[in-house]
This record gives sequence, C-alpha cells and structure tokens, in this order.
Amino acid sequence: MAGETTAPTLRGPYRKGIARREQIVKTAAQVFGELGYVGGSLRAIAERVGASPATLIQYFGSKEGLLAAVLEDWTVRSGLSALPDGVRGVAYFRQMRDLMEFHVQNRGLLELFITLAAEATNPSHPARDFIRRRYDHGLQLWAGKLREAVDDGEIAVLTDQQIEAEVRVLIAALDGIELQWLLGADIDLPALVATHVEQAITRWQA
Amino acid sequence: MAGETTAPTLRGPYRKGIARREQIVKTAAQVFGELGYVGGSLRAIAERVGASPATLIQYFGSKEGLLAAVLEDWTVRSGLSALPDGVRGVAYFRQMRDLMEFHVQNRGLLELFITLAAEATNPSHPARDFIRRRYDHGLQLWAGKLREAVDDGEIAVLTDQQIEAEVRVLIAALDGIELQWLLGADIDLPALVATHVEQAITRWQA
DNA sequence: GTCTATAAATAGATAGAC
DNA sequence: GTCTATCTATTTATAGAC
Repeated sequence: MAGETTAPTLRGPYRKGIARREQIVKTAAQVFGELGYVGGSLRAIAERVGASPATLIQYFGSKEGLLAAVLEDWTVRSGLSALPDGVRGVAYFRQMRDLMEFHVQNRGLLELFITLAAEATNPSHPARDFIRRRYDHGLQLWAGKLREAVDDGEIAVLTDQQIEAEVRVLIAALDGIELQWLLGADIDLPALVATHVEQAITRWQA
Repeated sequence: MAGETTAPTLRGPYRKGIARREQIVKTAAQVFGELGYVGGSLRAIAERVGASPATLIQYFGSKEGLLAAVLEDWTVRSGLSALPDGVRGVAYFRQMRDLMEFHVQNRGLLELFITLAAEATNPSHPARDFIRRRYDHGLQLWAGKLREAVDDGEIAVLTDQQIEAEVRVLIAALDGIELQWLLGADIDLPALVATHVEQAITRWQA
C-alpha cells in the first residue's frame, strides 16, 4: 500500500509521528501490563519511551485515550497472531498449544490482559467494557467451534447450555493456568494446556 | 504475654482500639478488593471508615503494614470459614460447592484475592510472596487429598506429576470461573463449579 | 512535533495539638 | 487515641516557548 507517486501516508511529517505513536503504545502496553492501568503512570511510560508526559497527552488526549489505543493495538497483535480462524471443530482447540507458545513469546501481552481483567472487576474501570466484550467474543467463537465439532460428528451431542458451560470452564482454566505461570510457578505452559485440552476432547468424545 | 489472674483482653483501653482496628482492616480489605492495592488509597479507606489517614498510619505504621494486616485477616476469614480440613479424599473436592457459596456471600474477600493475585504478577508487588505461598499451600493441600483418594481406592492410580497437574488445572479453572463471575458474567457460580468438579472426579475414576 | 514550566489534585507519611 | 496541619513527592493535564 505504500506507493510513492500517490502515497500520502509516507509523505510529509506523518511518517515519524506514526512510528513514535506506535512506540508509545507498545511501551504503554508494557507498563500497564507490569503495573496495571491504575499503577502505570504517564510519567513511567514517558520516561521509558524517552519523552515527556506532555507528549503522551499531546498524542492521545488523556491517559484513558492512551489506554484505548493500547487496547486496540492489543486486539490486533494478540488476535491476528494468535489463532487462525479458518480451522474447524476439534482441530481449533488443538491449536491452543500454539496460542500458549505465542504467550510465552509475548509475555507482556498476556500480562496486560490478565492484569486489566482483574482490575476491571471494579465496575468503574475504564477497560471494563472492553474486557467483557472480549470474553463474550471468545465465548461465542469457541462455542461455535465446539458446535461445529458436534455437527461434524467429531464428538458426542451436547446441548447449547452444555456447550456454553464447557467453553466457559475451558477459558477459565486457561486464564487460571496463565495466571499461575505469570506468578512464576514452575510450569511448562504449552505442555500443560495441551494436555488439558486433549483431556477435554477425550471427554467430549465419550 | 499480658494478663494476670483474669481476662486482661477485655479490660483497660484496649477493647475499643481492637474493635477499631478490626473495622479498619475490614474496610481496607473492601477498598483493596475494589480498587486493588495500588489504586486503593489510605484516604479512601480512612474516609469510608470515618477516620483520618493519619489514624491508619498510627495503627499500622504504613500502607504496606495495613496490607499485611489485611492479608492476615484474609487468611483467617477465608481459610477457616471455607473448607473443613478433616474431610478425606474425593469428598473434599465435593465441598467446592460450599466454598463457592461462601464466595457468593463474601464477594469482597474473593475480589481481594483475585485482584491482588493479578497485581502480584509484578515481581515487586508487596503481596507477591503472600500470593505465591498461598498457591503453594493450596496446591499441596489439594494434592494430598487427591493422593488420599488414590490410596483409598476411590479413583484410578495417578503419578505424582499427574496429581500435581490435575490439582493445578482444577485450581486454575476455579480461579478463572471466579474471575468471570466477578466481571459480571451470568453464571451460577456454585452450580457451574460443582458440575465441573463432578466431571473431574468422573474422569479420575476411569 | 516536542519540550519546559506549571497548575491543580492527590499520594503516603510526619509533627504536634488536644 | 484521634485529630488538624503540613511536608514532600507524584499524579494527570494545560499553556506556551522553541
């Protein structure tokens, strides 16, 4: 997309600003992941990125604006890189190992989500809607995959309620294992999750 | 220790101070649960308890001292009220429903633990050691119960590694479900957990 | 486009009155 | 035993120089 003759995106003063903006968002995600949104100050972010707090405000209007940018970036980075959407049924869940390996390689992104999710327990937290929507989205996506598995005859028949419960608990288990891993437990994250997923699939087949 | 012939604990100027102290700890636990340790200011706690920030410092020396008192109180309140320790083997895990009902009745205590656990992802968090020890303790306790179930012939034989993995993932699932519940998901917490535990037991029996 | 300077609010903590 | 008053540091955010 970056042409020369008619490409406005790479001309003018924007190029530098866009790169800077990305750098700030990436750094902010790091700091929010480590210290939470409440504990992660603009000053700390600015310091680490080599700028002044005023510059961050200039770019994003407010701390909450920066958070919004971080969440948007999180969606892109963790969503796209994580799981190929095209895989059907049971095979989709077997990709969880890859997802965990992605998390191991991108600990900061995982830290950010877990930290914000716990903070968002507070109804007035600015990331609350985002977190809830994210859970709803994951729930529906995974429920759809499990329903495909039923339809394709890969596993035994489940009611819609059973499917929702299964998916909810599976997501919960992954979150909990990730939390333990982040807390420094001696865990092989991909291996433990892969084993757990296989057990779930085996149970679904019965 | 103090005291002469008869009960010294209820005489003198202590009675009022002790009650006040308990009130402060209870309120602090609430605020930390809602806003986290980082976000929960001494001012907010003092205001809600009807005192000045200076009074809290007077009692606990520092904010971190107050946190320590809150964690100690948390251990007593959630530990004792939660699960009778005497129950052996599989029956112990069937009590999880009661534990979840306790959580529903004491949402603040659960909020406090989940919030602090996520915050403690940061290695320099003052509650980090506490949280890690708490996980280790739970892990060992539950692993012991599961080993009892094996020894008593209630379930199939499991290696020590398998036991640890099973218990780890079970704890993880409970944490994750609790998190979803705290985030406002439409869940019958005790029922969902009870079902999940029964599935685990069934799997262990195979 | 990024800075310095600064405002206005709030943080944890101390000193001393009562 | 609890308060007011205050200190120092830090917070988000604004204004204006360069």
